[in-house]
Amino acid sequence: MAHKLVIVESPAKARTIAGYLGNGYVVESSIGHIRDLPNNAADTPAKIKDKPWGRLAIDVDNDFTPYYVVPRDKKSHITKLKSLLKDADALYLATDEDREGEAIAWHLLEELKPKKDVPVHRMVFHEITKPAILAAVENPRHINQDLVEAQETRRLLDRLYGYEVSPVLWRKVMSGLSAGRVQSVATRLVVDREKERMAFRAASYWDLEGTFDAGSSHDQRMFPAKLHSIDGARVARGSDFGQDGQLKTAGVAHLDRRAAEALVDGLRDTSYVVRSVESKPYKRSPYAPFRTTTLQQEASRKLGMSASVTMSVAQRLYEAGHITYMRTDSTTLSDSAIGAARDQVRELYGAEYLPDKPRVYASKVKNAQEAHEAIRPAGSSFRTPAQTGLTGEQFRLYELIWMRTVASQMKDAVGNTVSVRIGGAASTGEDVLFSASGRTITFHGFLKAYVEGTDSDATAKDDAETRLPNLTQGDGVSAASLAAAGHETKPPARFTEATLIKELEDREIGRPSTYASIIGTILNRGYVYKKGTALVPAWIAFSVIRLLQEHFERLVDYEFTANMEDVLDDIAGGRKDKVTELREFYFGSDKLAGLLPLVTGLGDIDAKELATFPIGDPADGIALRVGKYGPYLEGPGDGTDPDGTPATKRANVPDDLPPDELNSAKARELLANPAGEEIDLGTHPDSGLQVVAKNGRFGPYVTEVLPEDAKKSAKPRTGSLFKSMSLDTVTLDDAIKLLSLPRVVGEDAEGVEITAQNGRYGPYLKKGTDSRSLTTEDQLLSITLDEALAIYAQPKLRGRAAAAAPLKELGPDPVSGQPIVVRSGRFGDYVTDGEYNATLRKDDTIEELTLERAAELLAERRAKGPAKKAAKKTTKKAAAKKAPAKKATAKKATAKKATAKKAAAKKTTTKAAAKKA
DNA sequence: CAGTGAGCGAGCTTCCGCTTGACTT
Repeated sequence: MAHKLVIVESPAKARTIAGYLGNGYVVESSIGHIRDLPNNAADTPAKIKDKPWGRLAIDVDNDFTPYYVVPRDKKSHITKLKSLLKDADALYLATDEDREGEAIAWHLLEELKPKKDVPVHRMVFHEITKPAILAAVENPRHINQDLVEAQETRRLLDRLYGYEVSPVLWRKVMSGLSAGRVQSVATRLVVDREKERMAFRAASYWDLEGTFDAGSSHDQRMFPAKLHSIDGARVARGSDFGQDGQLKTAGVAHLDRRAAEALVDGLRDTSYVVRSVESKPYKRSPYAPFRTTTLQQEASRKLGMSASVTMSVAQRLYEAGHITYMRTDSTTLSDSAIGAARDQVRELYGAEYLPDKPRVYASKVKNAQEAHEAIRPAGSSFRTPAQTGLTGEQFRLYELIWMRTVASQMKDAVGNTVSVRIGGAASTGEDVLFSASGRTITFHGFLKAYVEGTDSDATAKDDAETRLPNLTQGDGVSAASLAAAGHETKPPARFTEATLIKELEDREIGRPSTYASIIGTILNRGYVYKKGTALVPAWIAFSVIRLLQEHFERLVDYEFTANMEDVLDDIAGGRKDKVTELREFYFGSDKLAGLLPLVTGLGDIDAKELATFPIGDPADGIALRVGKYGPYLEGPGDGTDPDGTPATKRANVPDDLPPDELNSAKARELLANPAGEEIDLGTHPDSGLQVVAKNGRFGPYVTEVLPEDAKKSAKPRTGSLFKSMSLDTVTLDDAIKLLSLPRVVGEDAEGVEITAQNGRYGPYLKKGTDSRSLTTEDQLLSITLDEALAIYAQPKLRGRAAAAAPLKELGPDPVSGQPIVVRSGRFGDYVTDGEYNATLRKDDTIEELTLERAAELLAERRAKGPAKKAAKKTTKKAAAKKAPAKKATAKKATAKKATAKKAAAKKTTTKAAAKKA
């Protein structure tokens, strides 16, 4: 029998809805997007690969036509949907009602291609309840093509931004880096905050804190109060100072320690009178039910969960049917959810905690798309945490969601805040005023169920109470104790995962499904790292953000996404056109500089300048440089180098030193004691010099330590460790051997000296300008003259081809007829027929490589022409220009790995050291 | 950031937003 096929986005949702719709309906899911622009070269079909726009998969010269593919892992799923559609007499596209959901519906239609006689309906709903689903199926609409266009504009703009700007970073900063509409602004927020911290100057200020006694007629006698004003001038507090440490408020009294202590002395015998008592009603309304960001924030504050842990725990709760969908920007509850929450309020807290009317929460999020409900316990009656049988993290997160949802339907908390002013006269003549404040809560309302956490210790929780004695104007009080208290203003706090996510949401950047992964991206790229819960920017992020701000200012503007959203809204409303907008963004217009001209006109970026950040007074000449091997300091050294230029000193910067702690003094300290971990191996028996082992640019090596006075005129002997050695185990004997290199092996018949030495490409023999590689490093120490002469007697071998045997032989190439073999090369394994070589792709393995596949690779390669000669002729200039850059990036890539390893090693050692301590 | 001599096959990195498993440790 024929059925109606309903396609939603999530499998868990499909299961629930299937239950509501019953027989006659088959409910399946798309599992998110089913088509996308190809992710990388491996996923890019051959037919567009060679197009100039192949890397983008967007034909920018032809109305920005996108080239979509079904990702490999979705192909079998599409086949399944197609076969379900074959037996269906109607298709309901029930993806989320937002921009992305509309696009998924359209892609499904494009890919499934239902037959003409199968009606296609677009079905939408905002809550997964039986009445809502039944109503939705009865009231379908059509796909909104303008909304689809808006999504496509968003998708293409993000691709153009990311895939055009990232390569600029590869060339100018470091290979493998990335830029994007969301991640670059997220990084900028962290970098800008650190800059604020670096520019921050603390201010110190003093006041008086005392405990006052209301007298024995009160049941509560003691209460704390702070100095408020002197002779009518308010005493300065933290908020009166600017980031530069200067007082920014006029007319306030700024006390220093001496003045504060003098005032304490002057008040020794003072008696006080209550000058005023001001009482105001206190009222606090419950917080809205959770959406993704608020859940992530509270799970972080109360449960210490990272954003990604929160999401994966929530995912499991959702799949098991405990909560509603966790990726939402809506705070709306369905009617049945409101009913369930109110039932629980009545049961657990009593009717007096229940407001007469249900509370309704309007969305606070500006670009909210409201495709789902708020995050709440699932069902039309809530289970208490104990009733769920959950344990561990799932229990705690469910409990949080449950409490928040129930509390959202409770009454306001009410009470009083009281502000008391107490006056007195000092023996030194000043009239002083102290202030005390209290808060009493007479009805806790929702606070009984749920109190929101705070991000800083400075903010009091909503349910915090401070009681004061029941004072009235004219009452006399005395000071039980009084002391001067010093304070310092603090720099703005670093972002945490949760506060950065909140900041991004406030600026309309990112979506519920991506907040957690944004953090992951900027961590993975090495732009930021975590120190406790704080996000600290790495120096490379400063370089990247500087480049983007100087050359792509508009793209890292905090308003960029919000402006884009406005344009997308206009496209969705049919008021603006996709191609016109993309053209302006990419090619530019009279008003706007386009992305393409910005990217192509970048020859003048000075990479060195970009990576240099002066530390302290620029006159000191100390700067932090972001090098290929990580950040380092450069400063003036002593005197001049042998070649007459002023000497410079360099020093590594510890990986875990936050930028705002690298001030002038710290920089000098590091430069004075360059932090290289040196291992003392002892004294060289011949030279009498100390021999140390350290890690250098080219890996571990040993060197002699020259006395200070010899440093300018001589360079110490050095030698790289053999691969068989390590810094941990290297001995003085090893070092002596290494330092003896290069070794003179002997002379040939003509009297030309042959030496054995270690070099960039490994161990080798050198005779004049004629060099020959050696196979092992040990030969450097052991090779005899006869053996060396035998090597020189052989003709020089070029390349590796002669040395290594093929890894696999596959038979003759169908085109050239030459045998195809697999070889291992500098860039990895490759197949060759003797004339053409083609590197194996990511997914190819030697074991599984067939002759057909090898022939295919060679055919692809051959299609590009005889690269060697032709390329050299036609693009000689370009090649010459490119070559050093390529070399540099290759070096960078390996260096990156090396530093990463180094950093990891360092971290473990510091950890171990800390443990020991 | 220690200091070195050749000649050889390139190809890939990257975006943001929707969704889950399938992997390994």
